[in-house]
This record gives sequence, C-alpha cells and structure tokens, in this order.
Amino acid sequence: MPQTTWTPEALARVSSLTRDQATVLAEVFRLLGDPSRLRIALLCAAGARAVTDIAEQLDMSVSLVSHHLRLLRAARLVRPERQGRQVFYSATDDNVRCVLIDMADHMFEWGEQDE
Amino acid sequence: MPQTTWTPEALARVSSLTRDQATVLAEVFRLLGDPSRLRIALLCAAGARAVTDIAEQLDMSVSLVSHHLRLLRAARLVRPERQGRQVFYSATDDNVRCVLIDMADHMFEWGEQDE
DNA sequence: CCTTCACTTGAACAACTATTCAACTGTGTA
DNA sequence: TACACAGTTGAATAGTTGTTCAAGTGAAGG
Repeated sequence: MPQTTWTPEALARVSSLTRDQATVLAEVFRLLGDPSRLRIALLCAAGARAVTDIAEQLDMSVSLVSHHLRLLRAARLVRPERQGRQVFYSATDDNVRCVLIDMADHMFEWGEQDE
Repeated sequence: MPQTTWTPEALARVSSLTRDQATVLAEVFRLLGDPSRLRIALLCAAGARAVTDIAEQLDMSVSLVSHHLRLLRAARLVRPERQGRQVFYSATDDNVRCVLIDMADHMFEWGEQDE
C-alpha cells in the first residue's frame, strides 16, 4: 500500500538535500550496493553471527567477509563482540536493524512484482 | 521508534537472500549510492522536473544529469515524459516514490543522531 | 531552411572497488 | 612452549564507475 502524500517537511527535507547530507546518505546506500556486503549486513541484522559462520553460510572466503565487515563496522552499521576466539557481528542497534530489515523487506516485495 | 520484532517470514526472507536476489536488491542500493545520483532521484521522487531544472538546482552539468538519469531510467526508478522540447522526469510510480522518500527520510533522521 | 533550445550519446580518463593470496595477530588448549 | 583456531590486514590486480568534453538528435520558432 503505497503512501502518496507526505508532510511538507519530509518532502522539503528529502528533495533539497545539501551536497554534504547527500554524501552521508549515499555512503550508506553505497555500502549496501554490493551483493556480498548486502547479504552480510542483512545476516548480521537478523542476529549476531561469527565471521566463519557468515563465510560458510554465504559461501565466501573468511578474508572477504572480514574485509566487508571492516567497512560496515567503519560506518557503524555492525558491531563486533568477542566471545572466546570468535568474533560475533550484529547490527549496532535496533534502529539500524530496523532500517536495514525494513528497507530490504520493502524493496524485496516491490522487486518481486517489478520484473 | 525502532521496531524490534518482525514476522519470522520477513526475517527468514531477509537473512537468507540468494545471490540473485541480493544482486537485484543491491543494484538499487548501488544506484542510490552516489551523492549526485541520489539527489537527482530524490528530486524526481518529490515531483516531475525537467533535466535543465535539475541541473540548475543541483549545480551540475546537463550532461552529467542526463547520464545519471539514463541509469535511473534503466532501473525503472524514474520515467521520462516529453512535453514540448523539455523532458520531465519523475518517479515511475507511487510505489517507487514511497520507497525512495521513506528510505531517505528514515535514514536522514537516523543519520542526524548518529554523528 | 536555419537557428536555437533541450537534451542525449560516445569516447576517454582518472579514481575507486571487490576479490584473492599470503603473511600476520591474538586466543585457547595440550 | 608449541600448535591449531578465528580473524585481521596489506599488497596486488582486474574490473568498474563518475565526470568531462565534444559531437550528435529532435522539436519549436523565425
């Protein structure tokens, strides 16, 4: 059920982003714009997971996963937590988790009917 | 107000995307992952605009705007409509408009408190 | 027709990025 | 101490991408 009207503030805010605001926003989109990294981010958003487990589940090298996690970590999208010799990654907070899952869920539904 | 629980289906869907599904999803994120293109997309989502107007408002060359619009068009995020000798671009439909504005609005709020 | 306006397109280039491989750090265990 | 386990990190590379410039369409006006 698409929403067709927004508050004037929301519209104004969104349609007149400064270059700097756009850069910050785009940075997050860019990080999610790689299939491998997107899958890693969503996996972490769904629940804490160790690097090796992520690599195994997504069939990627541990090194590759670690590289991607470093970028996601730098953008504060995921947070590491050592436990024994494993490092568990999860979304930094509920806010991030919410946005990540909602966006993916949203676009996933729409992507289905799109093509 | 972050949502902390989702339906099991949504979680499962999101956390176990196939490579192909992730590629389709990531493609949209990737397109919004460039500041220039993001601003153009959001401007079009807020309402139909001619190429020259976009270029002027965002202080970009017409050529650059056109190049970006071609990519957004190819992904069916925006739709062109000739009117005289101008071409007006807008979000392809309310669904796209909704997702675009909501995502930006969502992430914008969160980006404010983040740093 | 010729010109101007509004855009599109192609080539070219510098900058960036995803991935791999090898070497390295730190943690637990025998 | 020595060894395996779990990740990280740096270099190297092949591929991609944003931007610019110049040339090319197509529609309206004189």
